[in-house]
Amino acid sequence: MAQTNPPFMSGIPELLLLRLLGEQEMYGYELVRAVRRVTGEAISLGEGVIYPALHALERQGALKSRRKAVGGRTRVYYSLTARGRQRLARLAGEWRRVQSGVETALAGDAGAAS
Amino acid sequence: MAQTNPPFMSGIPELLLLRLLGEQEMYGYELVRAVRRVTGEAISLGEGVIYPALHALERQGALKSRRKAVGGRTRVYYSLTARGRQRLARLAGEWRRVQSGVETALAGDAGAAS
DNA sequence: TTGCGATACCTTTTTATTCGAGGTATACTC
DNA sequence: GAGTATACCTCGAATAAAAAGGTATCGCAA
Repeated sequence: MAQTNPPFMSGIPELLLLRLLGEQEMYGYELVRAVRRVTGEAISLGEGVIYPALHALERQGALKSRRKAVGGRTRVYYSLTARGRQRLARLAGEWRRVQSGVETALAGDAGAAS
Repeated sequence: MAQTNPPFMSGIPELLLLRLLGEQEMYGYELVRAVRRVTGEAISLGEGVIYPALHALERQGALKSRRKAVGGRTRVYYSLTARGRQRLARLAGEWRRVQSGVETALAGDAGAAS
């Protein structure tokens, strides 16, 4: 793994893609910019992350795609399936669990008794 | 990667270990339970994660260890070095950046203009 | 006195997945 | 006609989390 964002990124691309595509259909190149925008520039994912992730999610039935020609270029638009919606809900819940666990650990007194 | 907690765990073990050892020295087996406790049972790390992580951090100079015999058994106590303290500060900052980026993405209107 | 659960350490193998770098091609602007 | 932006894609490397399994000691109970 090379790093730009570094650690803490596992599962994040998938979560963000599902989140964005849950609102509206988008194409890969657009998602690269959208991720930056909706995370307040905190997270940036390259095409080498986005495209493979999109393909994997489609293979798993969480996304469906359709090609659309726009001004001579072809774009591949992705949108969530019902399965994808379930996956988003599950992942978001898991994120919240991990997030709150870490938050508790960072904030709290590490020596405090249970 | 097998999963118990599943995704979102990259970098978390290292962050939690540094956090805990920044408060007081502890030994591996103790850390397994301490992680569960300080995360409010949200996160559980097995020995197969803790020990290799401890060894790696020591190798990198973020931790130092000392053996201590306690009732016939030998425990290896770890504590933070100055280097480890820096690493904790940097990792905690990165965690906060990623965390807030995801938070913004999950909470906000994904379609909102910048 | 043996057997078992808890304590305490450790390593090896598997497997997912992020990331950078590179590759193709079209469109638009200068 | 050169360069930049758009748009798709793949490959290879590196990381590191997790499970499972291995050793040994201790204390307790049957």
